[in-house]
Amino acid sequence: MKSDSRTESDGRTAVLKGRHGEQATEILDALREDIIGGRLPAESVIRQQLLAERFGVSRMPVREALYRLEAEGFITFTPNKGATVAPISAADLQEIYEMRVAAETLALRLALPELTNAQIDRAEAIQDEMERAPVASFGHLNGAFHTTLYQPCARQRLLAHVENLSNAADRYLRVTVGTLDYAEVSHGEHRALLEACRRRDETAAIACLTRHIEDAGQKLHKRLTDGNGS
Amino acid sequence: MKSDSRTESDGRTAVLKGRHGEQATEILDALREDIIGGRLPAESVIRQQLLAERFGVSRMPVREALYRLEAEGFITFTPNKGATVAPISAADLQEIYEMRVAAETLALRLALPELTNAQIDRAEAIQDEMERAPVASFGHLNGAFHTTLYQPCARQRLLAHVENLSNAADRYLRVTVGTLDYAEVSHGEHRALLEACRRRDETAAIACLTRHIEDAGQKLHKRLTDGNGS
DNA sequence: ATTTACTTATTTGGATACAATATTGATGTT
DNA sequence: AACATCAATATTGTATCCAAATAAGTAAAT
Repeated sequence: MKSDSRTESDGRTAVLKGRHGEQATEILDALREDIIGGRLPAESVIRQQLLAERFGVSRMPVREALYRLEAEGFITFTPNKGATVAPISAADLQEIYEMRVAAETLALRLALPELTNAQIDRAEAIQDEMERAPVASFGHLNGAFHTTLYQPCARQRLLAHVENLSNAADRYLRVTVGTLDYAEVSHGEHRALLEACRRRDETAAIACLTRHIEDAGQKLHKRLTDGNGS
Repeated sequence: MKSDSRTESDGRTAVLKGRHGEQATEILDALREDIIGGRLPAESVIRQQLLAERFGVSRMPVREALYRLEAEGFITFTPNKGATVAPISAADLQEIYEMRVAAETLALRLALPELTNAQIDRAEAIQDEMERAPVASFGHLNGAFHTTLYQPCARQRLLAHVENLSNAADRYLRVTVGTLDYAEVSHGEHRALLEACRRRDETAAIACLTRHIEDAGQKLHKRLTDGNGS
């Protein structure tokens, strides 16, 4: 292999050398994952030089990634002081879930008439896997489940918005340690949602989804305010 | 004033020299206005060097502005080819207005319990001005009217999202020439909305707002598909 | 010893320089 | 004349360099 794509030394110091025009995107994804995964904690300051060294590039693509991260709401820039990871709060969590209800019920409502049985089957397959798979992969599979149901609405903006909210929410998922019992309840709600979709029962499906999202939001909210009072 | 802020030569070649850390923001705002105002038409390609010269800066702050514009959905990057102004379409317009209904009814519902009479008065004052002022300033005043009603919800993410959708919609407002008759209808709907807010009648207010937004969306949609079939 | 002014160092923001990719134009071949 | 190949050009993406601003550290004064 000659000057190829990734990974060198210890695995943390990944020298990505994606050819011209991809570095920033990879850095963006990596940083987003770091923030969602909690490896970059809330409020922590971001040093461009450090990131540049970590990725084996100059500060320029790092800055490009940071600008985009800011637009996604994961970091905040303060002029001449640099970027810090966006804080988390119970109020922010609540807001995210309020917006999720609005956005995702809209997506589902628009998707439902276009939804095929094959697509519902695919969502159910994901649900099956989710109930077997380890809790660690819950976040990812959960996202895939919902996305499968929303895709048929064929609304680019809306789907991007839903995904962004999902990413924002995932930060809080990792904060709360015990995802276990939450997943238990979630499974039942997912099954009920699938059932309503099969019947093409818009009212029931949307009621289901609303309750599901609100439930998740309230559980997270309780977990967040119980653990440590901020 | 010494070595100050803006404008040189013919007015188009603004040499903005905001000190350290503000250029990108000003360029961002200027470009957004250019796109919304139609001076940068849909699909047109963006040349970084030209913009840099126009603003009297290097390509670097221009790129920063472009990254943010992309996140706002106004331009699209193609690797190694550059940025183009996002296309407009009837489908996109429809999507924007679907999302507006979802987001703005949520904002209004959350704002209503916190809304003071003073704030309603302020909104009404804006409405008064809107009915007197020239049509050119309709877009701006209309935005201010709605924002005044939504602000009390105190949700940063949601308000930013609403504003972003409003900006996206404004592109289509300028495309359609005759904003006149649309404004006529809008005035009545605004009055009705204010009335419902004064009574703190959530159901009525939300129904009002929904109808108002959907009306506007449908009017624009018709205008867009009538004028020239794309 | 604490506080304030000043100096030094770190870090961001921007300009310039360079490399990689894409586009265009010219040239030659069929 | 149409098409392919290759050189020249333009444009983006990245690196390096410089300036402005903030932060840290040091010395002087009370």
